[in-house]
Amino acid sequence: MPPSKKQHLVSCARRLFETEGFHTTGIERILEEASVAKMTLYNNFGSKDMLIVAVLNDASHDMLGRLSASVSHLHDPYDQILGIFDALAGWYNSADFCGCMFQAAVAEFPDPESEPAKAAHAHLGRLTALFEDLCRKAELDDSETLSSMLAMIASGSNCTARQIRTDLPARHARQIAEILLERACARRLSPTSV
Amino acid sequence: MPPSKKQHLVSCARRLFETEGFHTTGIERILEEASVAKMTLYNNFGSKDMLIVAVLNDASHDMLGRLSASVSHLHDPYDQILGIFDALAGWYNSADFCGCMFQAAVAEFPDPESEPAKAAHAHLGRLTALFEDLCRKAELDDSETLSSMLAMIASGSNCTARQIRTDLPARHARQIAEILLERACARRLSPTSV
DNA sequence: GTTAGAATAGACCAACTGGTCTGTTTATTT
DNA sequence: AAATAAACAGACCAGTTGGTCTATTCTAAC
Repeated sequence: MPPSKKQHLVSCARRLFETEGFHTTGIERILEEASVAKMTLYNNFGSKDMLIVAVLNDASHDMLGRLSASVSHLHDPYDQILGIFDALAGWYNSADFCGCMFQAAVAEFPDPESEPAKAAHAHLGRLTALFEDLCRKAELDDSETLSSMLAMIASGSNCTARQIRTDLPARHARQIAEILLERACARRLSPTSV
Repeated sequence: MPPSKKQHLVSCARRLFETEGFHTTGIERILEEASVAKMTLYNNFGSKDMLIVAVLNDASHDMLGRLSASVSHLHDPYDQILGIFDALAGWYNSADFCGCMFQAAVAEFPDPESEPAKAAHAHLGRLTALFEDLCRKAELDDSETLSSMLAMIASGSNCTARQIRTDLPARHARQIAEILLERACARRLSPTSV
């Protein structure tokens, strides 16, 4: 309780939403888990949907932080890009992995105008921006296209990992990323080829 | 009604599930859309979950059929693989595209033991098998790894397309596939290189 | 010690959920 | 024309949903 009821509520809700989905997790269930009164939820967030938004933002901040932290010790941005995929592999191997929340959110909130859908969309944007930043630092050309591709591969990896529950997708994704980077590098060194 | 009430129910339910999600679409809503009595549903499918399974199987059959049909006129299996991604692009451009159902299903049914989750999983298997078949026909080596990669890229493409609503992900996916195939080809022709 | 703000429990709400049961009507078959 | 089976409308069920309201208690700040 010291770190504010609000944050506690968010992290409890997050765990439940992750493992059981947004629609199937009732509010009552969250309150019970967090040992918090219903009015605390509604005073702080206003509605279940806005709680979900808070959870998504929290998870996004968390995930992007974790990802960049996990590659911060590498000096070469080229390696950092590949390191992201290693971090994904580590994530899939963790016992409590149960798929990417943001993909679940877009699936459960088909209306793109809904707040949760927007929050999930924003996360995708930030992930792509992270890749783009690294691509630029690596001085790879067409970093915009490249970063979209990398983000797409990461999504595919997440999506596949949810189904097969191995780190194999991340390893495959890394291999593909490696090939793409290799080519982007070659193109930069000798722009006449290809 | 001629093509059996059962099938009509499935296709109505499918449209609703696609656009509004599984949990949020109530049974009553489906019945209304299909102009069918509730008992018809329960006599034919037994439960909402089994209706969902039927819908997923129907959609899977449909999609795989459509994909292979769209590339059947191409003689080179190499081109057929790439053609799959063109078909995806076409799909994203269609007005009623609203994301891949199977991804939505795994997201909405987190329990992998649930019937809908299993049905969605089966679809992924069939899609991978389709790629593997084409890889083998193209006489590319390590067709198993390659086909998993292609399936993963396709998933990432679907996933991204749901969010950005353009055919760009499919075009990017195609480019990546092209690179992967190129390399698999080169490796086959001169196994010493790389 | 008083006061203000947050958090509490729990009653309450209308709407809706998936699902069952009944009794009747509509087709199809013989 | 009779019999069989499928589809029908609609009442009904208990359980759950997200959300509101009230009245009480806790916990700081001053």
